Amino acid sequence: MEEVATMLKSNNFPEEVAKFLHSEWGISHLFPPQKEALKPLMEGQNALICIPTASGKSLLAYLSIIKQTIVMKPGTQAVYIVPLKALAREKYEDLKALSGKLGIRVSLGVGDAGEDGRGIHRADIMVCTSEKLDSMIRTNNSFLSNVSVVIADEFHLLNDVSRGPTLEINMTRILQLPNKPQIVALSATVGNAEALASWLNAKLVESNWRPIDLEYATLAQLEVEPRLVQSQNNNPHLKPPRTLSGPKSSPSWAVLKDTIASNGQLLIFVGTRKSAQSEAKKLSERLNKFVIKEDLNLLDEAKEVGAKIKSNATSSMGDELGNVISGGVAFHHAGLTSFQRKLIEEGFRQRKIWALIATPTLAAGVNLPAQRVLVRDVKRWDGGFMRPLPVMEVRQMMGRAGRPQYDKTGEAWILAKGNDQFELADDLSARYIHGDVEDVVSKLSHEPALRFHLLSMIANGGLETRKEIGSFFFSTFLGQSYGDIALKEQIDEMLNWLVDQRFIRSIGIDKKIDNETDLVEDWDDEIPEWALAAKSSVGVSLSKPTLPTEAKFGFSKANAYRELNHSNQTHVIHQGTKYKATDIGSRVSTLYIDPLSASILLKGMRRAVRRRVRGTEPVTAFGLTHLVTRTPDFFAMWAKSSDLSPDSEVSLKSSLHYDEYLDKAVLEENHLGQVKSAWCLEMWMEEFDLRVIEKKLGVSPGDIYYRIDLSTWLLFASRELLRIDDVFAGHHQHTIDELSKELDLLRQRIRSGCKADLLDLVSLKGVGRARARTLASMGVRQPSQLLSMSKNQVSKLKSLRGWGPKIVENLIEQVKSYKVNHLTERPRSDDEPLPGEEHLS
DNA sequence: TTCAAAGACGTGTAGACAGCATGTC
DNA sequence: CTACACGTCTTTGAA
Repeated sequence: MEEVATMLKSNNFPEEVAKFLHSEWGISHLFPPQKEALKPLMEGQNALICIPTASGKSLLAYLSIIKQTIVMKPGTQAVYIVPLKALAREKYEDLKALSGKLGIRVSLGVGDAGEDGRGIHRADIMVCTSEKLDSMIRTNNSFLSNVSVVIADEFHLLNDVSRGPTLEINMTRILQLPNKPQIVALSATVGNAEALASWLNAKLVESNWRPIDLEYATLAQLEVEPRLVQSQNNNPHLKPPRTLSGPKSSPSWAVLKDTIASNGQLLIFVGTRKSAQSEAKKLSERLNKFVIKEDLNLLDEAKEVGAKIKSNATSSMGDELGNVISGGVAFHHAGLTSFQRKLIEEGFRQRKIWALIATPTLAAGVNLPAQRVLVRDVKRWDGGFMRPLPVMEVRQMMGRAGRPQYDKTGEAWILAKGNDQFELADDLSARYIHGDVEDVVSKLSHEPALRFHLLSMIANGGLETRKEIGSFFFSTFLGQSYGDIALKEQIDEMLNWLVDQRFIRSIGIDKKIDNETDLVEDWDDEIPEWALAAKSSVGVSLSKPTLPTEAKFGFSKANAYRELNHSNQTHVIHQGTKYKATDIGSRVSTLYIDPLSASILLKGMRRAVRRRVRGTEPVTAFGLTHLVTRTPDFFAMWAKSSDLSPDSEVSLKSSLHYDEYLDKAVLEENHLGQVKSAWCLEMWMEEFDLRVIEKKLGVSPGDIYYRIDLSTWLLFASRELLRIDDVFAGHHQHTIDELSKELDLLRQRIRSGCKADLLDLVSLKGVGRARARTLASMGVRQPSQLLSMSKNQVSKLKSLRGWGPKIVENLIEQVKSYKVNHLTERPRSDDEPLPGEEHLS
């Protein structure tokens, strides 16, 4: 019997598991680090596992889940936490396949999940993003009561400024569960693994072992100098340096040519989107010429993919992508649509594309290995300065080299640029190849994180007194690293802010608690060093030290906001002070928005109501859209320096809507970025062509879709806040109802990208704004009118570009069955209120 | 004629979680 | 307090 089967049998696993692993995934033996980790895992111990990508972390997680939920404690549940929706889907599919014969259910918990997310808490295994888990706990705080094992994937992301704190709060909650589920944290190599492990009360398993060798080298003046080999055999030796042939002005072309010569694929990491696109273009042209000159047929399949993308393109970026792919090279960044991204990743995996030029997106999430990786840029513009990338991030990029199925060795090269290339190469090697990885540092003390989670813990987390709040935050990784005293001031300040905003209120003092804690309070008045370290985050953050905008956003911006409100009275806080969330506060917490966003939206909604009641100033779609772009949850577009001049289009647009703003940024720069974002959404729902928006604003389709997503979410929140707000007298209710309907309409229009008259049509499956507009131009305004089209019209429709007989017939069928299903549901006359009857929303 | 190389100038800078109820080109 | 790459335009020199 093979190794895995024996091992599983001795652990009382059902036989199907070993069979499945062998036949479906081809797994019959374990890698050394897997063996090492397996013992504590099977014993049910907590573990922090830091091993390289592709050395089988996921399998360890899957086996722990089966051991706990089937072998040890049948009927209990497992939670698998991941940072990205794409990863969640990947793990979900894996687990579904694996558990198929075991009779257990897997569910997917991500923000936009369909049916699979519906009954998530009834499933045996729940795969979810950190945020979705947090959100689900907020709406149901017994959510984890039956959980026996928790997997935390990409655990080093605890270090991330915007996403890390949520993971940290999740883990803190899990550590405090009475049922003490097993915790399995999977992480890349980090500097302070011991500290993290001890916080998790976990056994630490660390290893550098890789399933295939990885050869690290630097590239200077076209000379490849091997620096380190990570090998599974014990005597790794460095190859002698060699020099690539090719122009010195284009080292990436030299590398690509060399890679193709050895029949491999190349992954290049660059610092900006623009770089990715232009490098892809250059390489594509060169490769094309090379192929023609040498009379090779390397690009036949690439041309097919390119044609597919081009024929599908509704944007100029799509055109460009199609062009470069036809030359066997693609670029990859967040401006792509999900369709394009998928096609590229597929094309690269199937070896149709020879090189992929990517921004750091790719290093963190997608599992897309290549035979060779070239890190071209090791610096990045961040917070106003060019900074060297963290070691952890560059290691992640380099770790993408080598594909287990195809390559014997993976190669990861770092490019040295500039004058003293050989000297720089030595430095790069020392820092990124031989140097230590940074520590993971908690970012929970950052103001937005504290604000967000403090409200949540009071509203839905069961914390009441100041003392309970303090001890909860003391048990976080932040508190465990630095002690609770240092956090005291920040927590108190934030509690006062939340009280001022009426998200929470103080409901008296628990004298018993207050008396037992007295003098401990005044220990430390100076700002401790750790607080500065945690705040600055320079060089230690994995994916984002701090955003250019957000760099100052933390404390200073919220303070500025408070000053604007002139409401900075300080309430005296005792250890026994008790807090309770207001109705609005609870809703803010379950809406999952930043309390500061909620504050901005509430203020804006109140202004809108006053404007409507008085009838003096306008409340417009643009004004409402602009309001949501004002919130910190909306990632506003950035105004270019050319936009800042008073006669730029954006500036003109801004003054055109001067009297419509329900709230305005203090900084003109920020304001123009928000106007730009609102304008983008306006053009989208006015049915402007994607190409037009792209050109006018200088943005990519992916950026536009992301803003659409954000704004629909925040418009929904706006409506909810408007309806729950209680400052207005009852007789203004009809104004509120009217406004909330407008918000709904606006949200639907932005979601579908169309004017109001198409909203009925776009509700049909297979009909978006483009097809709906075609129908409308043929006189079809309602889905039902499809049935009364003349034969002539129907055949004309079938022949139109973007249509076809299949689509038309499907639509007609859809409307028919829709009619059957809805005929019985006539509006009830007995639901119409009598005159004077109290109006219920 | 084509291409590499280099210098000068103006310009711009990565990514992607969350509500709710169902399906874009 | 701190950079760098791109696009564009230009010149020079070699193949």
